[in-house]
Amino acid sequence: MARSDIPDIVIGRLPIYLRALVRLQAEEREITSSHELGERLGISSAQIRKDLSHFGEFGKQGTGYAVDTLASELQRILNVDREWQIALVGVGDLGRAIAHYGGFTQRGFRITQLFDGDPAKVGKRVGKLKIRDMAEMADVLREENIRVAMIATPADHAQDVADELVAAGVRAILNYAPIIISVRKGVRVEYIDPGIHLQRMAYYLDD
Amino acid sequence: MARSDIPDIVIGRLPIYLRALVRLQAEEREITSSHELGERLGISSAQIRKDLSHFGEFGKQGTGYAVDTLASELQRILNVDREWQIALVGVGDLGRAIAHYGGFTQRGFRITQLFDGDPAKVGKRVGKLKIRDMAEMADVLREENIRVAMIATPADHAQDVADELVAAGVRAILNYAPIIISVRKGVRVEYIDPGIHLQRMAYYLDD
DNA sequence: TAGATTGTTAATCGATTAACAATC
DNA sequence: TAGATTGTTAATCGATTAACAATC
Repeated sequence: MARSDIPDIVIGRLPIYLRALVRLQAEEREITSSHELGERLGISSAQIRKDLSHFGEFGKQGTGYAVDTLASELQRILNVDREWQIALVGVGDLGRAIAHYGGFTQRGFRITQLFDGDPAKVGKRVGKLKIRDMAEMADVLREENIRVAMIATPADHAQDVADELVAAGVRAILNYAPIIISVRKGVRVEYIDPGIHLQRMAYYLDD
Repeated sequence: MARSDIPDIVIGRLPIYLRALVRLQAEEREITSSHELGERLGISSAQIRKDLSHFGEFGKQGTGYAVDTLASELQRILNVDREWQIALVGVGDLGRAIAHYGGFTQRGFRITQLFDGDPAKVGKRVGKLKIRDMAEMADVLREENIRVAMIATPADHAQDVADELVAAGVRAILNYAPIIISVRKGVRVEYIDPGIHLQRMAYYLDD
């Protein structure tokens, strides 16, 4: 099935499956089944089999799936069987915490560039990385061929930053600023806004 | 329409609408329309009208919606026309950044308790809050009647922490640990895992 | 072999959208 | 009034699930 024919919602579940498989690897499990995965994830086994069937046949009747094999296949499908460089824009409290987070590398990503517009921060280090000036950003992104970025600036700068990133060749943006940004077709944006999640849950609280 | 009849997916969009309305307020706009909101959010105007119709009639034909009124109504519907106390468990880099983040109060929440299992951290301050020992957690949560918590511990502690939280009366958990946790019916869990978002986008990258 | 589980089809279920009368 | 936009219905669209033959 052609890449473009596969629904976004299916793609969206693949990393969830992959995360569960990596967990199973950590538990030294060699075989699993759509039933077990579904149980752990709160998803029906039929859905898992259907989702995977978009990409090929990875299981064995009567047995299930080899954990290592399926994990590798999903990494390949998701393009995370390599390491993508990430530029992080906005190095406040949140940006610093993201920069310190070590969990990205095992998932196919590494933050290699930090940018901030505040002259007071430029030149400072966070871990092994030096914070660079926004003015250098476009050139650096192009030189390093960076395709992925994170925005952790205040909301009112996010759109401008996004425009610069896209102009410099970035194709995927993870936006921590609490605002929808618009980008041209072909550029993906995903959002992280804890306030949205809290408000969703508050609806169901009553006292 | 009864609360329980309204699809989760509709509830999930209300905070997005609210965020856009608050933004419009900041721009000092008094009136908006389902078309304008849809335009900004990348959602059809019909969907916005349909979603709102689950809760009442908030607009005026030929005119649209009063921004302030609709924002207030959504805050009321979502139960965020008050301030929920939040307990944050796990005060590493990420936990500290979350604790410093000032954006929760304007959205109906305030972090009022910090817990960590590491004796070296207990007693230290983050802003105005003192980190307390996990051993005190259950008592404190019950005394303060806390219903909302965030987990920012490593993945392998998240399930145990969640169990303790739920036993102490917590009904909504925002989990930053990259693992699905299971809780009894009636308790809501939402997840924040940047790795999942990055991997979703990587699928569409090609070089 | 008997039991288990896949991959896939067809049916069901639910969400989105188009269209329009009502009306400001 | 004329133009615009809501709230709602019915149609469309798409996603999920149940069921089962194939087969390990």
